[in-house]
Amino acid sequence: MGPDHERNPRGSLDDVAIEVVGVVVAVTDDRPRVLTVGGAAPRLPTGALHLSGDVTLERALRRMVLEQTGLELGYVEQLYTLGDRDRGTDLAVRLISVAYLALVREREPQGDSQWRDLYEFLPWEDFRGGRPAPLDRSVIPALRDWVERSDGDAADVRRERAGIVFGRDGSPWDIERSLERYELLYEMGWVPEAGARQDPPQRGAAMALDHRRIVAQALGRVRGKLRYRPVVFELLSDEFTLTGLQRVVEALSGTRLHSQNFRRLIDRGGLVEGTGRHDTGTGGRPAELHRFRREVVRERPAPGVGLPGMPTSG
Amino acid sequence: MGPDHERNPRGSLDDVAIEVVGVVVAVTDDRPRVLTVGGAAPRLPTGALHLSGDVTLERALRRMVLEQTGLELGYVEQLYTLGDRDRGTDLAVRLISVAYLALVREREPQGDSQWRDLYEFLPWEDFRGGRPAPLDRSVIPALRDWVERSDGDAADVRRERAGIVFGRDGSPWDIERSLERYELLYEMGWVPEAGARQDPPQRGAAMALDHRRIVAQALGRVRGKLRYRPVVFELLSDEFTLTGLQRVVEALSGTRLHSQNFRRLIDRGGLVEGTGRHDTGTGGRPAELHRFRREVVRERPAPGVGLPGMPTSG
DNA sequence: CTCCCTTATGCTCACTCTGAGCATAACACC
DNA sequence: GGTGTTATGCTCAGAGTGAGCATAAGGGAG
Repeated sequence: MGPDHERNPRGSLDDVAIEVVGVVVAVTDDRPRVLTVGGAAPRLPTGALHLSGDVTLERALRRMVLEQTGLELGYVEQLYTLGDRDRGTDLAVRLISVAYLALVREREPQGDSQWRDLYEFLPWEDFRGGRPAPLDRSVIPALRDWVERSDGDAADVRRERAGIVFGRDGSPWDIERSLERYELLYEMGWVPEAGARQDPPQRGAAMALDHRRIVAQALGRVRGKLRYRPVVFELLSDEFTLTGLQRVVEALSGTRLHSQNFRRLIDRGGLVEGTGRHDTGTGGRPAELHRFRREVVRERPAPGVGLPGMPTSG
Repeated sequence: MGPDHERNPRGSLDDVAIEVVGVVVAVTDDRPRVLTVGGAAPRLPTGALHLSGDVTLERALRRMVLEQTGLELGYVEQLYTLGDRDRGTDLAVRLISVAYLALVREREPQGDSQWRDLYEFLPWEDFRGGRPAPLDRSVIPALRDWVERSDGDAADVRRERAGIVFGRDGSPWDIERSLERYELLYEMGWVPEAGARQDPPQRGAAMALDHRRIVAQALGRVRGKLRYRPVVFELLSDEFTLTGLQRVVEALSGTRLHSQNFRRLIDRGGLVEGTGRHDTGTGGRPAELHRFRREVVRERPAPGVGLPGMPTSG
């Protein structure tokens, strides 16, 4: 702080850049989507903070996403700030990236940006169709290998960590630990971003820089938030069926839910109210359309859509 | 907010400074403490990021706190990044502050730093002795006044917000909303930092810049974290009595807990194990000493110390 | 027009978790 | 030995949860 702020204490770096990064999430057709820019190694929408023009960091993010993709963001929350020394493309500049999570209803983006299925990048996180194949076929063997690459106490530490994070050795799979999982895979050198020699589809699509790490963190944050704040409704249109709501929660949590219990939770919790109108396009009995009851925010301390625990994996 | 030239003679900002800020929390004698620097308007330990020397932001924080206070930090997590344009003392420089939360066992700090009771700064957050006096005597009347300063729809919006955040009109008091409460008080112009003309003790001790806001956010974060991660143990010595543990949770949550239910929760949750030894300095029956069971992290998905809901206030 | 398939929705049951309170245990001090 | 104090054990009612059976209400096939 102060007029001469610390500069160049050791001689090499003397410049710093601030950027904002957005993980913009939507859910359509029961699939969680993340907004990406560019094709080969997709990146998250990213842009420099305008030191004079952007009054706040959050507004910088909104401006940047609007400029790059044409989307106006609704719900936005700060996620994390990355500032490791050796990030970024220009190593002569210390790059500080302030990452945000945004939830929107899907709309067609402009320019070079597109929606991509979030689980393309983190395929081991999606348990909706049972245990994801990449997990058992690729991740677990790699973990075992990684554990065995060390010995003695080090091996125990690794085994324990792998167990906690990936739900092995009696630990349950914790859907909120998506960041810890990605970071472990990164440290193992298993993901292409960490220099893995191979890049098979089981390892998920790579992203530019550390953007996949940011997506993993965003996923964990959303999953946690679902439990105690009514954030799903940011992703839905004003009227929706309970099954539609359930599908969105399932898409984000990466799990299947018991529909009867889910609906009990939702309406006993006073989260929604029926409109009396129905959606007949269900393929079966028509589903009543509901809307979010905003009043719930002032009635209950932590109104979430409740996720059950996950059965401990084998 | 006026045009740029009113704030900056050069017309545009072209410099930026990155600093790290630490909310270092400990609990002693049943009181939550926060580490502060300086006397009159205390501030949080703060220091510039060394662009070359600090490999990561977190390490920058540890170095800075060590340099300024002599304390080595244990548990550290990133809290929030502040970057509004008009923060800081030098308006010609855009100041970006990356704030961290750290939990430590209390030790005597060095230099100009000292521990201060956290509730000195946020007295309305402490319900352990019943509803805090400043809340009913000072905050609530100010809220009412603020609501009545507007009319029509605006008044309804204000009333609703005040109700949700401060637990009125049927809303329960949510201990985790400490940041929202502080921000509302700030917007109302009620806290000295926002230019309130008076500075009576009911408004809590002021801090430099927006540091009190950061403390409020840290408090909310700790309170939330208690529920689902075993963070309290970072604040306790290796062995402790269950009552001691309870006092720490109470200090942070600002509530009183039912001791029998608390201990049931703790040991049914497998969070601790008895050592067989006892503390005889209780003034009554000796209390068994316990230690944290680290294994719990791999047994349960979200091992916290569980807080009950708070009775809705009048 | 029925039957059948599909999805939505209602309801029950066993079990766990929680809030609250009563009761007992084990020490210090007198 | 009595008394005050804190620690700890236990019970009970009620709310919340996981699982599964049963019914309702459409569309489409025969």
